[in-house]
Amino acid sequence: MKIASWNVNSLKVRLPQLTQWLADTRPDVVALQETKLEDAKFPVDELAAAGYRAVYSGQKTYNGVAILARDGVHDDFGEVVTDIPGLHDPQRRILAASVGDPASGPRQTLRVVNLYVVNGKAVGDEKYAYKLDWLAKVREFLAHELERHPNLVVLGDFNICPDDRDVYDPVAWGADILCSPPERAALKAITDLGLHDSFRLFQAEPGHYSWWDYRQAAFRRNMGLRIDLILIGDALKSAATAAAIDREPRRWERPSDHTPVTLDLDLRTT
DNA sequence: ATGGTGGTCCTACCA
Repeated sequence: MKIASWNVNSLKVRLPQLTQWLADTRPDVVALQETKLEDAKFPVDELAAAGYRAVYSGQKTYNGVAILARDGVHDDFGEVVTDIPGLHDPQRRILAASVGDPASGPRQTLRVVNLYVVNGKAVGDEKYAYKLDWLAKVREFLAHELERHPNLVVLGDFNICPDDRDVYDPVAWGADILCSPPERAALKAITDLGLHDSFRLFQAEPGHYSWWDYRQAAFRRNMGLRIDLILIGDALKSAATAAAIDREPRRWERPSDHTPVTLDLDLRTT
């Protein structure tokens, strides 16, 4: 099955690009970030016409997350979680749900946790403190999820470059926001739970990015960052067959500043 | 060079 994550930067604006990409790629599960839509305005009918069911947790103007499941992906979404236990946060940044593998039906279930990690603005900003606190509380939640669901996928816009290979100019970027040591330590604390950056199971080279600033022709110059990640638990490591970043939608008209990232899993042998 | 572009909503805020 194919799993994907895409920060669409407004689902209202990007719905044509999303439905085009769904038709081209036919992913089984898609995590969306920055939908920027209240739940009442979520395009349920348009996505149903595209062959997808959805769960979503949105708000007006900012943030907002959703999980899409292709028709044929087994069962409902299980226990849907929209809030981090112990964190009273009006910002809609987390959504957890369960999906069945279309190839093996109810025998193989994936737990999917979709994250839109806080950006943080700048090191030392109050939003930066919020980011580190948010990540620490997410880590506790993920530890709990991993205990209950070994087939865990944690994906989304992490707003952190895991290491210097994920930065177009690591010297110039230095320890600024998205690359600072405390942010990287917070991400490592999450991966140390036993979650693997699936892209790095297949590609060790630098220069592969998932986000390019709208300014300064950054995409044309490949001045990007890899901040959109699909983490998988130990139990899923042997099921991973391919990981990719699909740069194509970034070339389309009126693109998101992020492009989709994907992971292929073969659960039939696990 | 605190610039530049884009989304949301009309004045800044966020990324």
